[in-house]
Amino acid sequence: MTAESPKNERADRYNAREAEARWQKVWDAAQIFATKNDDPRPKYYVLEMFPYPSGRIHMGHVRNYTMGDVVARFKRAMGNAVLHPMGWDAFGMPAENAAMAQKVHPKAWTYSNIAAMKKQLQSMGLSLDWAREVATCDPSYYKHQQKLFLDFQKAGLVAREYRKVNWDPVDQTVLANEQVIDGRGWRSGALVEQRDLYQWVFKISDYSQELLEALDTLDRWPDKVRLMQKNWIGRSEGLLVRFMLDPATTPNKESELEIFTTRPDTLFGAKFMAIAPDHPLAQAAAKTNPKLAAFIEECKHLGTSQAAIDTAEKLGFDTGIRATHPFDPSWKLPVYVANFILMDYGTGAIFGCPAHDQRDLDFVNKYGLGNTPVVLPPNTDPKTFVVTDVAYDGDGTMFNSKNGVIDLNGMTPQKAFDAVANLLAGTTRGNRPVAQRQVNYRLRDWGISRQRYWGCPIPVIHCDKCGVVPVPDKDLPVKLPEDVTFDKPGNPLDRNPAFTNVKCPSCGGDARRETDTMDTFVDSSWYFIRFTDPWNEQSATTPAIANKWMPVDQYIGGIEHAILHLLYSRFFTRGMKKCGYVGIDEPFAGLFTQGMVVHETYRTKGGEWVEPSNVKIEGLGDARTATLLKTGEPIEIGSIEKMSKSKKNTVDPDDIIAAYGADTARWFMLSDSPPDRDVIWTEEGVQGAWRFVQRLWRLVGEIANVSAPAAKPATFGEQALTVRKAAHRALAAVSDDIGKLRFNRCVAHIYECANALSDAIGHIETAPTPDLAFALREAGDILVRLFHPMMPHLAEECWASLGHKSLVATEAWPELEPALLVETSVTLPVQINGKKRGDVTVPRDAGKDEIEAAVLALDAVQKELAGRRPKKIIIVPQRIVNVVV
RNA sequence: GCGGACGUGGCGGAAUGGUAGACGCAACGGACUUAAAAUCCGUUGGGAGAAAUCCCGUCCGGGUUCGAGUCCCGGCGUCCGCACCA
Repeated sequence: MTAESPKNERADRYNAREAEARWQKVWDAAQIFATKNDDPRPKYYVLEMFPYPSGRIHMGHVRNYTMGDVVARFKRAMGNAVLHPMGWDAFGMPAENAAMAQKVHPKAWTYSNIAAMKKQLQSMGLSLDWAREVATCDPSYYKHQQKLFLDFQKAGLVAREYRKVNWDPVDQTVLANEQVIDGRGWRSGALVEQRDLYQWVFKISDYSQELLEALDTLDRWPDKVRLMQKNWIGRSEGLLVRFMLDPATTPNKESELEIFTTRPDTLFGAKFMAIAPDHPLAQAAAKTNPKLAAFIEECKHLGTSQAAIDTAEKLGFDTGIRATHPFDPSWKLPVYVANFILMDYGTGAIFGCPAHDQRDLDFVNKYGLGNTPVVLPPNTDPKTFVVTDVAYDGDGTMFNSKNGVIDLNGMTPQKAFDAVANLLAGTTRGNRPVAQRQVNYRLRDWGISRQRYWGCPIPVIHCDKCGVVPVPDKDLPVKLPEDVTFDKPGNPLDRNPAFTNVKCPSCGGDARRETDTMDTFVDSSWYFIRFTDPWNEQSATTPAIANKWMPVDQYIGGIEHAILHLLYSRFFTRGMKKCGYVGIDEPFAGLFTQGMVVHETYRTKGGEWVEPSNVKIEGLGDARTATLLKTGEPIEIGSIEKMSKSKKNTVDPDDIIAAYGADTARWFMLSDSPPDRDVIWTEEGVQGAWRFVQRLWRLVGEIANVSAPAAKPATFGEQALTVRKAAHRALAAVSDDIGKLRFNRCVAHIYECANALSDAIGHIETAPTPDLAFALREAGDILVRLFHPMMPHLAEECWASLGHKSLVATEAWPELEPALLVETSVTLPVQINGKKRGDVTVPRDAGKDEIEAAVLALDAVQKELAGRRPKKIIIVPQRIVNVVV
């Protein structure tokens, strides 16, 4: 497991380190990856999710950017004007944490990280247009974001709400619902508390239905991501129903309780009502009922404890209030406060039908309220059907559902839903219908206020006289002050009078500047549009140019952004369209989510994690043992996990590039594992990739030594034809698979091609015949262009050694001779009753009669038939023959 | 709990319903070398056989089909997402 340095220096080997630096300089000098906005060729926009400048790139970046680079280089060779930019998602908490820990200013920290990481990315040989580089923390970027905020505000997409928010006590900031994972902050891991604060929000929920429907148009997105977004938006259709309350039992003047239900068909099975602990009716009832007040207080605590949520016992408290059933004035239902009812979904109140809802059933079983089934499962006897511990939520036929007001018996639940909805919608009480149909979404508005320094300032001013006043355009950007301190928790902007004390733009009086900054997900919700014209100082975009390049044709990044970043970006693009910045709704036409880079973990008997470079592995399979390199102390080999600093199972891209070169790292990243699955990083695998780099170099060297006729020979001999077929077969296969991002198969095809060429050269006794020489040179030219997207430096070196004066990076993709893929004869496997018993070789276009004759002539078939006639012969042309006897 | 994906050699993985295991890694045997590394040649799913060849084999049990790793039904297992959503 020691990273033995390959001997790059030997003269007979390809010196990756030297060659890679050299070609990177050549590319840079020739400016071949700079993209012009007036390029007339068909556009192709390929983008990888831009990195957070943490300081160093990791293997996940290497994998992500290698994939994007393969696509970019391939599309360039295919004749597209390719836009392939890179930038920095540069605002965020780590910069402030570093400021606190290391006494370095977030700006200095961020920019030095950017410089370091840029150098690392450049060492990978990525074909990026660095002239378009943006950093979201730069005023030249966030100036436009502030203008976008104000434009969104004018367009009604921004609101300021007094909101119950998720407060991260460690990071001292508000988190969006999406940023709370299992009750903990997504970054700090701290238990999240509930607090009430004024929050700026983007009204993403205005687009719930549109964001949901448009998912169907994203046919080049993974189904998985579309489904995750669909579930996140969480549409449900139901009925809002107003229940009358028994006046004698209500604590205040409330005469009604409005509930939301998706199952009005089960109203005859109702046994109770339940309201959220923070429902106004519950609050009112608690005023005169100390026990209820205590219960409500208890619910609040339960909500924040992770363990309590997991065990999730359904608890309730009878308020004493009674509600009247809408179908029967004499039917009274008890109203409970229940800990499993959420105030922010529906109306914060439900009716409970225990027979057909598991939660409700658990609840009545605890409080002895009983249940009445009203949906009869198919093929079930109504006399014997009972519900005890398991609620029935399937389809069936309505029963037990009839009185003088309505008769649902015999209907399907769907029909019953409509019957109930129609009846109650047509019944009025106090000039309003008793019920109305309603669609609910799980998706909440996007709270963007963050009490942090290192973010984009929200460009508004608070004036006692004029209220909230937008910063005038001429005063943009609202720049972050640089003289800030991080010696105390909380937002440094709050204690910066030079920043906060301003004059009201409206009345000129003393006013206070907003100190909240924007969630960094705002920064990344439009950077892909900014890349189209990052030079525009006046506006976030130049619409004609944005419309030329957008949408992104291929977006590549991690699955962890399946909901947050991608949903916000879809919303933001719609907002920008509404404000006239772009003409499209969907920012990403094609999406690919790549797998993680994982590695075995190692730890001492004492439980301490050990870095792979310190471990020596011996043996095979289950018998593998590991010891500490220095001391020989035994090490436990742990599970394979995502590379992470905490488990010390990381491999530094810099070390790999220094030892083997970028091409080896790139090739290994693309080999073996399908790109959407995890790839296991192994030292053996990297060495295998490095050996192949050397092998290609030797192979091309041998081909370069072949002197071939300038003109294409009129005919090719068998050997030459074999070589040509191998090259063109690989060409066809790689072209197809690269377009589908199946890089692991591309790698296999390139191996096959190289194997075939090595084989052909190995069989040459003295000098190749002219036709073979020509075929080898042709195949060499094809092979080099085929692996160029994956290993661009090696490809340049090989291309030059083959005598070409051009750069392979600017060469067109090889042209396929389809005739070479067509075989003149085919060998068909012959099965008898589905088992292979031989094969026949027939002309490619042989008719069924001809094939049948050849098959029947086979010894194996003759023997099996023993004179009988076959029952049936199935002939699939150019595929297989099956004889049924 | 709900939703989804997946299950193939020692390992990563190939395989429009049509010869299962392409390609790579690892391993083993050989050549070259004083030796090693590198390189090259060969073997490599299991079993029987001297060989030709045959039998078994894609998590388990059924089914559809001339033919199933692939499609359908029922299990088991792994992974991912969501989770008191009414």
